[in-house]
Amino acid sequence: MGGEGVCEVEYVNKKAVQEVKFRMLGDKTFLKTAGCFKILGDSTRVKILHALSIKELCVCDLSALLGMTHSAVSHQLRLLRNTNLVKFRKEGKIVYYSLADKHVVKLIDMGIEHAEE
Amino acid sequence: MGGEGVCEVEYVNKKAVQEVKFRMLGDKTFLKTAGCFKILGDSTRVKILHALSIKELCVCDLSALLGMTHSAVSHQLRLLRNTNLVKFRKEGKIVYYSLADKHVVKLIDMGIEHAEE
DNA sequence: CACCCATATGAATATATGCTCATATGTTCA
DNA sequence: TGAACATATGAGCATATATTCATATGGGTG
Repeated sequence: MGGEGVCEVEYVNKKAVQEVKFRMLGDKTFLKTAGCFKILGDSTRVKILHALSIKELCVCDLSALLGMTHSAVSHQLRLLRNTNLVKFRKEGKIVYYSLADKHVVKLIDMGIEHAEE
Repeated sequence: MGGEGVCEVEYVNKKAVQEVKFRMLGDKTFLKTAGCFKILGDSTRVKILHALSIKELCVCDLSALLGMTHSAVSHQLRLLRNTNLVKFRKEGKIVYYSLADKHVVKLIDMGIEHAEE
């Protein structure tokens, strides 16, 4: 089976493939990049990030804004925290979330732009 | 149940929520934006798009480059076609794919940049 | 302390998604 | 026409993911 049945005998433009392979980035880079986009690939999370780009908000605010349960919002916020997209500060029992990084806004804005064209 | 159990009695910073709600974009926009990111949220697809940003390639080239079956690659290409991220031209039985839109490259590059920081 | 409330989280479930396998389509060439 | 091959696609399966439900944590207040 040579190379796990992948394009052994069939047509391949070897030169082109080699050139591209040479200029490809590492697997890890693609994984991290895709991971980053995966986070943005859910409308709930995009909404949350967009909202937080306007104003710092607490979980209850967000759940009121989005019409979702606290739990659902909290789960998504955990994801956004774990990926360092949002930060938070506590004021008594209230937890205020805000963007960790304005960089993400640019990414989202580009996504919006692309989606709306 | 009033408002489906979402932040009815509990704490909400009404003013902040109203202000943000006023400035939020429409649901459709968020769905489309997230949909766009969802496509980029898979490392196989990011690899394909990155490869095609270097050089036009056929299915077999791509499957050789990525070490994946033709079928897997073809399925992903269909997705990328349906979302207008790639275009193709036929040369006999060979189908050459290329980017439909250089815009996407900028998005991916930003993602890479963000992922690698 | 006892209770309320804002938030967090684990388990469960329903749905989405990526790949494989089998098969179909369409082109080239003998 | 028939064989070979590049690509496409449907079904099935395994895994990932978003939400719900139940429950935990922890601060505020009586």
